[in-house]
Amino acid sequence: MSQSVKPSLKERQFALRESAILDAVDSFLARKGFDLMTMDEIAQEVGISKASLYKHFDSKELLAAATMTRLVERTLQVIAQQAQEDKPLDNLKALVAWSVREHLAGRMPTLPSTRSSIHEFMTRHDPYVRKLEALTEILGGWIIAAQALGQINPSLPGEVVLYTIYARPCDPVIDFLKMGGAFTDDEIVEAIVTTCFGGLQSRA
Amino acid sequence: MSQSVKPSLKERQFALRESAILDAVDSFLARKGFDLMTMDEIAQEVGISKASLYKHFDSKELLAAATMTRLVERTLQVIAQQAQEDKPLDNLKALVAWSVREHLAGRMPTLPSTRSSIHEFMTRHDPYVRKLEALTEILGGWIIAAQALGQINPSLPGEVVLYTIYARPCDPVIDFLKMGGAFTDDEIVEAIVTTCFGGLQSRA
DNA sequence: GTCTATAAAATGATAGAC
DNA sequence: GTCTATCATTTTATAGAC
Repeated sequence: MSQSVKPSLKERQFALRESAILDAVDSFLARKGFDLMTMDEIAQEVGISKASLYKHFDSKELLAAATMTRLVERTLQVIAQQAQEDKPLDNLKALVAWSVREHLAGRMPTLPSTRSSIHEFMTRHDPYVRKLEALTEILGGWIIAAQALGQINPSLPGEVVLYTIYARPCDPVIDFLKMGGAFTDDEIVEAIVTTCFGGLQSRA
Repeated sequence: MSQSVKPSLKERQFALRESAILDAVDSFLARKGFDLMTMDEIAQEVGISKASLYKHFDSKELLAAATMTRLVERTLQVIAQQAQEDKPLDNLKALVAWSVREHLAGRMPTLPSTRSSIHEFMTRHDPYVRKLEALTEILGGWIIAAQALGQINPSLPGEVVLYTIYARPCDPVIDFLKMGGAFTDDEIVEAIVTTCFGGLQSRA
């Protein structure tokens, strides 16, 4: 840490380019997913050659892993900003709302579904796994607290609540509602949050 | 119709092989999705050559379309069997439960997400679109009836309810819960139905 | 580190014999 | 209609010059 007091111009250029690459991958992963995204189109989008891209990331898998790791970091930052003491349910709702908005803005790279060829790779990628564990610990605490307060259904297993929240940003319902064109982004966010936490049935 | 009174042995063999192909595609689409599924592995699984496979289906897209069309037909048959008069909410819940069980059994080919390269093709494939419209009409009727009875939240737009139900069989939560190994199939079905219709929050 | 050019592998689709 | 052999294309990844 202490040795990088003043990054050189070259280092800053390198970091800037790397950030631009990850931004592009965010967008491609959101639009096409890992398997349909190609290294050619990433290089083209960033405006560099494919060989240069491979100087930054040794493989397509590592590139996706870096992007997903940065997403978890971003999520941890957002959580640190907007979390409120003793309001676990509100915190969980705010997180879902934020992630749906990120999805609608095209910045939400697909969380690895179990079917994707990248999934197994991610489970072995230590930086990602560790950060995801940190996030899971925070959410787990909120879930337990919300259940203790009677806000979240206490009869639901914690994993069910956790996975249901993790799955929201890649919910195909978001895209279907967006495609139809009949709803604003705010209405879509509200629809997802309402159905996620309140369900389809009328509240008694 | 009336001319195929007695199908020949050859015709029955052909139909049987076609059914075996579609069964294999069901499984591959469920496990890997359209883009990762290859014509080679389908032919190998069925035990025929790839050229023979192309005699049955002219392209990978048409093969997937036939599989998805058969799924909608199967769904319509299940609905005809298990639907109860004047119980729209129960009918919707039973449909979700059935589709989750099909997913767990490996027989639920992925519904085309908007990101998949097959999605646009499906929207232009008439047999599929027509059958899906028939299914949508039935579900739409149940949703309206359930809202009129105060069972489904009347403030939710019909599309939101419909898409939320359509998205359930490809919910990644199913796979995550299955992978963890801590839940039986019945418990997973119950978890999805409960969170879908009841939401995460406690009922007042 | 960046580029052009190319290797190496996977895969959708077809030719042509039987 | 089924097979073997092959084509054509795409795409990940790298070699080698500068």
